[in-house]
Amino acid sequence: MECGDDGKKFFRDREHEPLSFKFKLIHESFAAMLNRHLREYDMTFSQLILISYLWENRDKKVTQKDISDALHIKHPTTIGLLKRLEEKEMLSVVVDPENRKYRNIALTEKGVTFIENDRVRRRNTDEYMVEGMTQEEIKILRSLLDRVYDNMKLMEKSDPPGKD
Amino acid sequence: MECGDDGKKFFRDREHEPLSFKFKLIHESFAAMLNRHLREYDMTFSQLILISYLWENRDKKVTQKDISDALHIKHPTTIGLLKRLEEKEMLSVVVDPENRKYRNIALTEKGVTFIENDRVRRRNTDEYMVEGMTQEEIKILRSLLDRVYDNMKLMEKSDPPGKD
DNA sequence: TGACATTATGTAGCAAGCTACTTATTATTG
DNA sequence: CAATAATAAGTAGCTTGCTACATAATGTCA
Repeated sequence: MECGDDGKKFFRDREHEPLSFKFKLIHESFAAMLNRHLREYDMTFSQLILISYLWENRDKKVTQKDISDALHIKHPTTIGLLKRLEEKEMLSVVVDPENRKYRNIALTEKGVTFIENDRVRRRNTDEYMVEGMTQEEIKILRSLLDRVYDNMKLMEKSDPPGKD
Repeated sequence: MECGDDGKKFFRDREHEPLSFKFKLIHESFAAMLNRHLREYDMTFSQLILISYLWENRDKKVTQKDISDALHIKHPTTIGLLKRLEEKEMLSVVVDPENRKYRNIALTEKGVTFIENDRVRRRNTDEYMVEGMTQEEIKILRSLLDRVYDNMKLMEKSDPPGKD
């Protein structure tokens, strides 16, 4: 089973599987799993992240740019997410009267209710990733992931590799 | 800096950042970096993975379904990738004369040349993720990632969480 | 203060992922 | 062997990411 026992394998074994491919598989299967779960609420992984951010900052003014920065997505992506969430009445987008170049984004009642009901489930879902690991192992995983991400951020500022 | 010093943070700190969000950031920033690099060759991360698979199996017949299974993508996604790669003449898609319900996918000369030139660079690119880590740490990271992925695969077969 | 720069938001169009449905071909079986 | 089941591939249309370009509003400074 698994990539075919007919000899058509991608890599000889897991040792040779590129890390970038592993990360792709993990991210995409997690997102698929969560999206399958959220489907009955007509929501998605990315939409949940966005309204979670709004909930965390419900006592502050939040603009589109704040969202793009916090979620590490570009502004047209943000606009698309907001459009669909606004249609579903999970949030409201209003021009800031004090400075009309800003839009103030806030959760509606419906949005608050949804996120508050979902918070526990969300945490549990995340915990499925590290099922069977000790607290120590989880700590190590987190710290290694942070180091990988720091390396990625360094790359953004420097030249792409293989330029020699 | 970073998510704004104005108090509009997503999470208090990295300890509280959900693992699923960390994985999303890592995967997407890696893909963005590699895509930026591949742009001058008019290629993408996903396209590179596909032709790498073809190269690994260049001595065997490969169908669309083989690709979908190995890359863990659904067949409409495969069709889209193949269409764009065929337009660029990196590969050929031909009906299998022995069984016309199959398509045999093979690299063209151009595709082989590209992947062979890119293999070293690709490995280097992957290594940027673990820059500054010892061999031992990399081994631990790989093993933890495999365990996370195994947990994801288990989830596919069981019910979504939070159903109690 | 008027021209220009900066910043925030908006639009168009593409890639890559998905589901749901369709079509084509082969395999099975009564 | 004809009907049906199973499998492979194709199409339509959606979300979420992106870049490139456009517009709107505010800031700045000569």
